[in-house]
Parts: sequence; C-alpha cells; structure tokens
Amino acid sequence: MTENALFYRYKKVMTIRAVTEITGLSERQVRYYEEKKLVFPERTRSGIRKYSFFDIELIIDIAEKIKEGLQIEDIRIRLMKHKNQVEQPKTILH
Amino acid sequence: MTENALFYRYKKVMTIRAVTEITGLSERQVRYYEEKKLVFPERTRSGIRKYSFFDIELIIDIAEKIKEGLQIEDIRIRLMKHKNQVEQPKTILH
DNA sequence: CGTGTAAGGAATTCTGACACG
DNA sequence: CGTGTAAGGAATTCTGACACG
Repeated sequence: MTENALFYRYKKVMTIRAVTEITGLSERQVRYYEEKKLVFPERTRSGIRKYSFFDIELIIDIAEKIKEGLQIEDIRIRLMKHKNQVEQPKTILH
Repeated sequence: MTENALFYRYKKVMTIRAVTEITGLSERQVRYYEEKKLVFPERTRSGIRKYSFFDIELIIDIAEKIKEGLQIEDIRIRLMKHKNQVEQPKTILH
C-alpha cells in the first residue's frame, strides 16, 4: 500500500479551498504564490486549480519564509537552486 | 516524509469530480455507493462531498465486485465483516 | 510587496425524481 | 438493482482591478 505514497503525495487533486483549509492561508495568498512562480497547480479544462499534498507542504514552507521576512522573489530563487535536490516524482505515476 | 503517508491517504480532500476522473466511474455511481452505505465521504459545511485516496481505492474495489456480478448489499456486508482487518488510521492525524 | 475585497461571470455540486429493466 | 439524465438552486472558483503601504 505504501508503494502508492508517491502517487498520493504528488497527484494534484485538491481545490484551492482544501489548500486554504489545511494551510490556514487565504485564497489570495495561494494564488499570489502561483503568480510569482513558486507553485504550479494543474488546471481542469475549465480553469480550476488543482493542488497536491506536496504543493501544500511547499506552500506552508513559503508562508513560513515570508513570515520570517524573506521576499517572495528570493524564496523563488532558492527554490530554483534546490530544485534538483528536492524530491520529485521521477516518472508520471498512474 | 513517508511518515505522512497515512495522512495523505486518509485525508478527505477530493471532490466527486476528482474521484470520477481517477476511477472512470460516473458521479451517479459514486453517490449511489454512498447511498448504500459503502463509502462515507465527509462534507463541507455547504454539503459538498470530500473523498480520500483510500475512499478511491475502496470505490475501485466496489466497482470491480459489481462488474463481477456481486450485489451491492453483499459487498457492503463483506466490507462490514472485514472492517476490523482493513487498515484504518488509528488516530486522527493532524 | 503582499494581501484584502467587491464584482460579475462561468463552472460545479447537490437533491429528488422519472426512466429502464 | 444499478445507473442515466434533465431541472433548478446553491456554493465555488476565476479574473482583473482598486486599495493600502
């Protein structure tokens, strides 16, 4: 069963509402991080954002950094640098 | 990171739409399994159903059993019997 | 810069019902 | 029995904009 952990974690299935409920952030904040290229939700054909649990973890990290006083652009650059080290699904699961 | 696998798997975050996209079933089918007490999605305050990945696995199993010719009521009884053996989160996570 | 909010439209979800078999 | 569908209402999400600082 645990062999699907990656699938669960990376599959983009949540609406922005679920994200705000889990993270405590506002929709505005979550959308803004996307606008600034920090998070990349998928979209349904009609344009509705879909997030994964991994996206949520990332968003929580981002929000913490902002609280610490970092600027979004700097956070974005950091994320880019660490991109290769960050755990990512190697292949499309499912 | 894998310590959250349970959380990912059991957290009810998906709309019925996500369920139909992943399972290939219709909304009608998914709602019917709930009506027959086989699946128990949570609801948002406004009444929108929320499913977990575990619910999806269950729904897929149910659909297979139905295809094999089993009746929903029998599937439900089986599920009840195995309930204690079925892996379930022992405590509320998060 | 990061976030709040009001505005209007588009897409989603819900329920109860009728249909078929 | 299990599923499809049309119907109308309620709730959700989206974008672009104005505001503050």
